[in-house]
Amino acid sequence: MANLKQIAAELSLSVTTVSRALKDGPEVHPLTIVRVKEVAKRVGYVPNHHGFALKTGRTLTMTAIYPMETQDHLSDLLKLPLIEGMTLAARQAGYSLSIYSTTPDDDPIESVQRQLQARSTDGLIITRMVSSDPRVKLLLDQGMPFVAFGRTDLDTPYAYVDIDNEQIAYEATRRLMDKGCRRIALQLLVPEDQASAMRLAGYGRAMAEAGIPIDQSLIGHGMFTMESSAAWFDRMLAWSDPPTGLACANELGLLGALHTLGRRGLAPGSDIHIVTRDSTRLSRFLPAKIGVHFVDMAGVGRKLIEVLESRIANPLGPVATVLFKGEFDPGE
Amino acid sequence: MANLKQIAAELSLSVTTVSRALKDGPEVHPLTIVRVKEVAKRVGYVPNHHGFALKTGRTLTMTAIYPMETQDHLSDLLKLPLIEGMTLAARQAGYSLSIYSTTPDDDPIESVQRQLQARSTDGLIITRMVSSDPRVKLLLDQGMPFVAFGRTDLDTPYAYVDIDNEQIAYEATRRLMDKGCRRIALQLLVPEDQASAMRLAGYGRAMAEAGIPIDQSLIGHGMFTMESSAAWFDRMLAWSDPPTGLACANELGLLGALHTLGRRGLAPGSDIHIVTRDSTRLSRFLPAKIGVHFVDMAGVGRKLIEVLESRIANPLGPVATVLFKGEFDPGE
DNA sequence: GGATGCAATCGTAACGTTACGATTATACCT
DNA sequence: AGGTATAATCGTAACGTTACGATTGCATCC
Repeated sequence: MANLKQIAAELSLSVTTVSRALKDGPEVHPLTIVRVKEVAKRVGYVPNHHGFALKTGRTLTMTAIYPMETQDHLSDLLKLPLIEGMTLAARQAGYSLSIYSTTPDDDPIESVQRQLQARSTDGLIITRMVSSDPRVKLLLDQGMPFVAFGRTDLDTPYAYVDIDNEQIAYEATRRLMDKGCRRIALQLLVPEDQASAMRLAGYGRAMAEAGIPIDQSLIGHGMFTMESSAAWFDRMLAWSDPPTGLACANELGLLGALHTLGRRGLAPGSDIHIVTRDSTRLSRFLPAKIGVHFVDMAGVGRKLIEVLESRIANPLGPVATVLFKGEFDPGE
Repeated sequence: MANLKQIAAELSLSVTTVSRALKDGPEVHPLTIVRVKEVAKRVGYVPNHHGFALKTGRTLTMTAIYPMETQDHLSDLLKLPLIEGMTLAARQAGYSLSIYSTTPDDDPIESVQRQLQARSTDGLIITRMVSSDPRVKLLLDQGMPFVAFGRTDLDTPYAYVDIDNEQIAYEATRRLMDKGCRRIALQLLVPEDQASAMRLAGYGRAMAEAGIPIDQSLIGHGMFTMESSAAWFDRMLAWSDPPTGLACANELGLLGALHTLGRRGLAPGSDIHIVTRDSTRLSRFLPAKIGVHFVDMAGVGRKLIEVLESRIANPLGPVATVLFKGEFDPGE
């Protein structure tokens, strides 16, 4: 494989000069730069990443830590737009992105520390924030550049990108009310989850405005999979006073609910109304009348990279905080 | 960050001995091994990957080259089980997996060569084989360990893992015939694609056995997205002699077709019958009667890593060739 | 008791890169 | 002519690791 030494030998130059020439060093003669680049191109030189990283300490790698929610990983399907967005943006910024998946029983703090120890990354993306997330303080203390996908309750400023879950859940609930629903079911992930907490807050705000008391039995937790969504919804439909509106957590929650409706010979749009979040446009293709809140996860991914890039470039600079809105499509 | 030198200093040993002790070198005193490991654990030593790679030339990285079929990357959603399977298996084998995505207008040969040049990978996984794929010869010539997901027509033996697309398409067509269908539509990707060619072959075999001549207008190409599937299916349903059976390429093709049926007030199971391939179990949750051929993509991913691992460990050893079957669920 | 074998450890070099200070050669000024 | 500034290039060291050969200390053998 071609390296600096070979190019230097061919041109009777020193390795130093070749190295500088390739990055347009101002101390190198313009003609020399041209000659070096010519040879480099001809022999197909690509800088050795490990040599560079060892010397400079810069790994040109970003690491995203994200949890696999379920055992069969299917729920992660819906995060692919996020991953795709991050991967592409990272490559464009000259970084490669490494995904560090954690299982539900992994200790989140420990996984972060493992990344910190290895120091084989220039910056970290942490996801699935909980309401009081100790990882933020840890990373701030260590001085590791990072960006959070989601917020936590901490007064110290730090960089984050988040989705306005409160507003989206508020609007979803309002839409269902507009259809005449008063008993509205809501799908959440886990109570500690900050996104779920915000969704619950938005739901509560809409209900309070309408003067409807909140029925805790209509709040479903652990809605990670199609199976859990289907079973939960089926149980509720057997009640004497079943919900007439449903706000799904995502496409999988929606598919589970539709499965239950189909088995019971029901369809959304008349007896029962459904709105869902979506980041794959998949729900728009289902043969059912549902309202869809589209969230641009690929955009979120790109933004995360952009913010992290500026953290790495300027660790002492001001921290960016970005909030993404949803885009509602009532579905006829 | 802790390194070998620090551990050596603390124990008044040489760096060499510490390095050997950590890998249980037989030349090191057992007691010394214990002491070294103790300190290593206490100071949180993790080997520096770049130093290791630079010295040994082993990067402990595998690279999967896979194409993004569409602009919005949604079709890749269905490959996530494959990626997940690869990622987890790679980590268990002590490798990290790097995904190198190519866009449709990237030259496949060039992307492979770029990987070869950089040499920052121990082995390559190439996907989406075409019938006569030049990449195989290139990699064989260069001596780069690799495994192909799919086959190509070459007499030289090489390692591959493939899905028995011929048999799956044959069975799918037979199932539709059992339901009474004679005009059976088939979704394919692109004609050069080896998987599509095999599917077409299996379809052709079933049709020939039943003595039904093949109507080329029932073969749909470019079925990457829900949109293209929906539009194609819609066009056919407007004919005077529309198809009565449909074999979908995957979940997205299925969703597109169901979308069209829904808009026309039709449902699969009576006028028209549908079977599909599925690797996410998503189609099983749709409120529609469809036959599903489940393909264990996560298993394929794990197998790819396993085969590649043995290629890397023993580049001159025998090449493994593995064929995965589908698992059919008639759906009532 | 001197040679031999073995167990345990050490020192040095190298992988490819960049940072730093030193070294030339040339042109300019007084 | 002698000194100085400037442009262009060079040599060396270092990042953390492993491979290789050399070295030490000690017990064993005839």
